[in-house]
Amino acid sequence: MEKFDYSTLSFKSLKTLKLIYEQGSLTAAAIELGQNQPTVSYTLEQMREALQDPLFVRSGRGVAPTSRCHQIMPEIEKLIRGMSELLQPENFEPVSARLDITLSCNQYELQVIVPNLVQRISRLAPHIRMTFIQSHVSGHQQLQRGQCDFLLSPVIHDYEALYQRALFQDRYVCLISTVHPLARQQIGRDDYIAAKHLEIHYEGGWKPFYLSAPELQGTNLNIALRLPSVSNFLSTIAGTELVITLPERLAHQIGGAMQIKEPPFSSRFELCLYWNKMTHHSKAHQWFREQIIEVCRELDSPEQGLRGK
Amino acid sequence: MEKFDYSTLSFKSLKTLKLIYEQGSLTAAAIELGQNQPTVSYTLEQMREALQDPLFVRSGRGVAPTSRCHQIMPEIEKLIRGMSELLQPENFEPVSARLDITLSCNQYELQVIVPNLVQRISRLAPHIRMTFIQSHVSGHQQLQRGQCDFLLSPVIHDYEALYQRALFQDRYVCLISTVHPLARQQIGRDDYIAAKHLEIHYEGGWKPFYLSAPELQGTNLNIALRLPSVSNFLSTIAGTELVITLPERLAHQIGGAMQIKEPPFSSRFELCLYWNKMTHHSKAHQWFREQIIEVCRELDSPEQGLRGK
DNA sequence: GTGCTGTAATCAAATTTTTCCATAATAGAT
DNA sequence: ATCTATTATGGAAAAATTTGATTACAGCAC
Repeated sequence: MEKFDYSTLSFKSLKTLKLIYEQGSLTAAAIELGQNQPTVSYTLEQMREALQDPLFVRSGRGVAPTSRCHQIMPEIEKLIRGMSELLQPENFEPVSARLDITLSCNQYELQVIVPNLVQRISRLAPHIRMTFIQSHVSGHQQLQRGQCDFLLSPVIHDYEALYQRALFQDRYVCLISTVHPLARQQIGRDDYIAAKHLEIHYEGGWKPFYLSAPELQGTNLNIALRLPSVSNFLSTIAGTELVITLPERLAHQIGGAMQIKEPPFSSRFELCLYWNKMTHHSKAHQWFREQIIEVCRELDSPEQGLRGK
Repeated sequence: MEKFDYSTLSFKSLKTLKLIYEQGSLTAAAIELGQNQPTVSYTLEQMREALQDPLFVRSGRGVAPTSRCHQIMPEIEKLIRGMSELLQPENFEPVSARLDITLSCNQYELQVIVPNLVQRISRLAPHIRMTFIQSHVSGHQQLQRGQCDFLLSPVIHDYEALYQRALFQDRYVCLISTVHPLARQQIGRDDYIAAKHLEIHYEGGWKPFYLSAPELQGTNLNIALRLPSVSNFLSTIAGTELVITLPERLAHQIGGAMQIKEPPFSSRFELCLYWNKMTHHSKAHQWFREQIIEVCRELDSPEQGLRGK
């Protein structure tokens, strides 16, 4: 006598059993199922073997459930309901959804995108817990390893395993003190090269895009100061004659009273949202992606955001 | 795009999914299942179709679950557990079991068996609720229709659809007042026929067995009084000269001070327990049948019963 | 980059399971 | 006792699962 394994049983068997129970007849159950009677008989035979009980016995015109059958029928119905629910398309309600989402990005995105994003999410989906980690230079790795759900980055990650969506463009500008000699004139290439610069040097040795602008090739900038991040740099360099080259949106946010000037080169770049296969089909993540996109759209037309209030 | 029906899915699919999840690899899952890798791949493909999600994506050496997969895995585990429990052999613990059992019988059994049975069951299985109904003459019908779980009856029900078990034998005796003229002598056939009788007439026109004793054929008993039941008959007939013919065990129980005399015929009969296919395999009912048998055994040797206390 | 390695996906063939049709057995009902 | 409605059984047909061989793919080492 071989030991019975639940694996061989299917939900169809359970459904059949339930129908026999409800109809009190194999024939009726067969019609209901669109099968013919021997098929139902065969299925019942399997279940009898599995459960070691006749389950139904002939009685009048039809069959009557045994004591065991009565006993297990609630459990069977529970299993059937469970399976139907499993097949329900994932439903996601922002207001009630509880889940964790991890985003990887760097200083720029933390400064430019994240504040608005956090505002928006905690308003629309208060039970989503967000975690932000630093990308440094390995954002794509983090994403591929599942260490984060999303990556916000201007770097082009052209792995085909990754999905991406452009969010907005930005470009580098120069930020100088209003009392700087260059403050009243256009900055030419020679002015720029001659000036003293503040350079933000990132972990992992990443170099800002503007350094690869064709106009600057073959030159050596006069770096007077290096800082590891833009945070709090204003007070650090107040009154100095340093030139800081940084993305325009960042300049607007943290430039304070300093003057924004056109640099002697053009270096546009695009900020992208990246995600991977693991979250691609998830309704929750789909919604979250839309929120990021919407937040970025509002950056370009801020008044739009208030309408939704 | 056809709508998906849970019926096509089996528990094996769920088990496979769970194993892939645990192992992070189709190959490993296949080995665990004793199948080969394309089989697992095929099963996964089915589930992907059903759940409309990749469930697992290639990642490093193996696969990583998607967000949806993480989400549904607890539910899948619940379903697997539910199914395993369903296949567990029915377990029955008298002390904790809650169930209803209906027994059909008549006055005789209510008087002779039921008191001890109720005592025993409420001691061993306090949560079994017993219901007693009257058999009248249709006990076998009640049983076949599932109106009761057990029938206690001396009548031979030789339907092959019914199971039966002999419990004990009994025979008819005469009960007379101690001051009756016959009280000091053996009752002969002529004495019996000449005497005035109390007859219990049952519903449905059922006639007691002793009336079909060969010794009484062709005779007419002198019936002086008919009662519909033996209950309380003692006070009714106190001091009269009536002869009452009734089963010995009943006579002992309700005869009070009256005298038990050998009748001028022999009429043994057997009391049986009957049940049907519906309850035959049920552990609870099996146990209950044993209790009935035990109670009846103790009727013949009452001191045995006390030892168990 | 290029090849190497371990893994998942795909394909056609073999196998097993399920379904079907016809028919026998069975239990109530007339 | 016969009739009728129903379940069980047996063999053939259909469908599904499983297999082995192969291809495609992603990560890793060089």
